[in-house]
Amino acid sequence: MRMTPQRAAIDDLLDQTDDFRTAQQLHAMLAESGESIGLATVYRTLTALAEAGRVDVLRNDDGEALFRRCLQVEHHHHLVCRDCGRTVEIAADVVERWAARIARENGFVEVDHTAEIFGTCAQCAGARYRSHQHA
Amino acid sequence: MRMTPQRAAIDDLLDQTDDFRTAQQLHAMLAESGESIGLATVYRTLTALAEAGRVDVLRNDDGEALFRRCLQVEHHHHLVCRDCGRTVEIAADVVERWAARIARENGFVEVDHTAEIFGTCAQCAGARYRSHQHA
DNA sequence: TTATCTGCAAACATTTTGCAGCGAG
DNA sequence: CTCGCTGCAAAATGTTTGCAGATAA
Repeated sequence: MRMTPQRAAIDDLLDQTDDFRTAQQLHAMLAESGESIGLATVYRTLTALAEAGRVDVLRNDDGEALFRRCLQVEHHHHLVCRDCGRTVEIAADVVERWAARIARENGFVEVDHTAEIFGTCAQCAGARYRSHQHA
Repeated sequence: MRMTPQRAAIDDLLDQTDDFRTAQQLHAMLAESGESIGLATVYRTLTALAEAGRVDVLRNDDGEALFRRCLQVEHHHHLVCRDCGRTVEIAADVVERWAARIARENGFVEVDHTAEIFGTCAQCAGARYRSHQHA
């Protein structure tokens, strides 16, 4: 993959962004910081990075793709805040073993699995509680 | 929800179908069996059934929604064959406890989680193996 | 009767692609 | 110099919606 200003900008942005973001959000963030990069380029770059295993991809309930710099190289799962997007990476041997066992018991091979937890983080829950008190 | 011929046809089809299918696949299946039902109606009905908890919904890697009659009322997960769609419902206390613990440890509330296993079932794997032998 | 459902077509949102020109190596 | 990358706009896909007419209750 050739290094271009666009690719560098996307890379930098991903470095600065801790949470899962859609391609469109990342594109808008680039625009705000003065980098005028085509949406198609953002998609192409993210797709390439995902294939190279350099970013994590997951889907929200609406079926939109969410991207984020992959911190851990090994397989892992996520705990994501629905409100602010804050994300915690989780290593879960329990889940790995469970998936492997279930697959084996049912005669499935070439197995893969997804396991993500969505919730409201303490900070967002607190903010909501406080705003109710004021109302 | 009013009972209509369309709704009945979709209900019947779901009863006969064990595997996860996209709305478009279900619509095509209805067309093949002579039921000419609008695609929009299929979507509207599936969405309503999903909201009522009468069907399970999950997303494939492309972000498409997959629907299937919900056999177990309680929360559960799925083991899905990538090739033929064959699906096994799985009760997984291990995963429930894992999700609850991780959320608690990180101060998250109102948590929800997804956990699905995708693989190739024994039958499809066997078919592929046999076809390789012939080639 | 009447509120709900249906079908159609148009609208939408996200993502992909064709193509001409630009630029990193 | 060359091949890959970019931007734009158009297309493809999956899904939703507006509306006028049909219909279950």
